[in-house]
Amino acid sequence: MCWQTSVGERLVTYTRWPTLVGMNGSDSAPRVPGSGAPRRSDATRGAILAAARERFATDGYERATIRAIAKDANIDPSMVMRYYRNKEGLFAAAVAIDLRLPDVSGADRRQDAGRILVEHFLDMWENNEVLTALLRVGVTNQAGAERMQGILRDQLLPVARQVCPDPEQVPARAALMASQLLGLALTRYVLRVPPATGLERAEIVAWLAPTIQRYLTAPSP
Amino acid sequence: MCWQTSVGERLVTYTRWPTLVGMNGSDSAPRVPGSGAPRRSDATRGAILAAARERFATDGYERATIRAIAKDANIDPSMVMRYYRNKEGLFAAAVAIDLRLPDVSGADRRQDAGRILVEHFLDMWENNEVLTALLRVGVTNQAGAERMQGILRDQLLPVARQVCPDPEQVPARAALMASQLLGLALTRYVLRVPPATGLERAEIVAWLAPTIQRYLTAPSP
DNA sequence: CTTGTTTGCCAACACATGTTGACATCCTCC
DNA sequence: GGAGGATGTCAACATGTGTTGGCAAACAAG
Repeated sequence: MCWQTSVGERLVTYTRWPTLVGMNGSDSAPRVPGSGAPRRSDATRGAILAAARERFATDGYERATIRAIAKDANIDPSMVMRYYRNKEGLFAAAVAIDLRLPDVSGADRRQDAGRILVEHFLDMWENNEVLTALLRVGVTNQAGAERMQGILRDQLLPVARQVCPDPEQVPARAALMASQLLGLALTRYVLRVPPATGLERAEIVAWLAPTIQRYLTAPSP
Repeated sequence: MCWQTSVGERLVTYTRWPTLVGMNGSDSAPRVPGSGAPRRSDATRGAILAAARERFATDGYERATIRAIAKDANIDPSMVMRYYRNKEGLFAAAVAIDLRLPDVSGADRRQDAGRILVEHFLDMWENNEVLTALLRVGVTNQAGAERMQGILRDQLLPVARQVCPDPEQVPARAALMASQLLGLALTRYVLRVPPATGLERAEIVAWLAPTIQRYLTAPSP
């Protein structure tokens, strides 16, 4: 797709946002072969995404201004627009989440699903600021909320399906599990309520694992 | 306290925000005697607070603009400033929360604390948009987060103290309870995740009551 | 080197925000 | 009726926002 702009007398034809075509949510991590040649601006793009993630995580959507993100990345705000079209595009590119949920369908792992999932969630939240960003944004931004719903639907629900006896109850049980896990993340990583931040990792696992296990596998009360 | 402003040649002395002195977080509900005479502007104040609560609840702190709130209340934006000084003051006045947590210290009620508290929380959240407002704001606003921490500390912690055996474990157990209850509110009333909104009230009580009961009274795992 | 494209910076626009001050009007009390 | 404070409206200010277009330098290909 091309744009034409008249500049003075001349008529300049150029691809306006040439790199938007190959835009993917990936970091500066090595891209899969075939997804486009490496670009000279990849470092800048990566810096923008990293800064965006951090700002979205700490400030939420509205207060994470493009100017502040650009400043963190040591570039001009207009670069953000060139590479990600607008703020929404930047957010979409910045928060691409794969929970990498473990498989718990094996008979032996099924009875340990609660513990496995809680431990996995703690690992995820403590090493991935994108999750905090998404939660912060999801609370105040419609697009963020929808993305969050999508993640629960596409990633959490299948896990519940693996261990839940009655297929009809899968959505309800996944929702219960989400409520407890997100509630912990909310109090511990977002609101930073003192007693929640003070909990030891082992404590959390010991308390929450039976809850998740029960939500997933216990007969409905 | 008085302010003086020179207007042209004259020198006008007047109380600038006379009504801020008697400002309290209360609604248009009848004030306690002695806290000041009823003011002619009480209706306006109430309309402002009501509109502010609704906007804060649906939009969060940043996107709930004073202009929008004023429009909802059918008054001029400057009135908001006169009565509540600034946006922070308005927020502080708008979200004054008393969870009215029931007493669960009786021996008979202690073993039912989980169910009682879950039911009470559902009542609260479904009839009080202030809670949604506070949660939304607490996630993106430092002042909101601190207020939320204060509520948990001053209102939720004492309840845990009533039923928890070991005083030393009270903060941890209160934090666990908060994580589950706030997590439910988050998924159901803020993010509005479909499976969470679809849960029946009785279902929620049946699933969550044992969790809360365990967090409060079970021996530590 | 020359030509066209990519990358980056600069200045600006249009708009929305919180906030302020001046002025008119209403009500109350003397 | 008149004085003074309370209430409300209007217009504006300063600032910050997302966003755009133009232009210069770095680069790649012929």
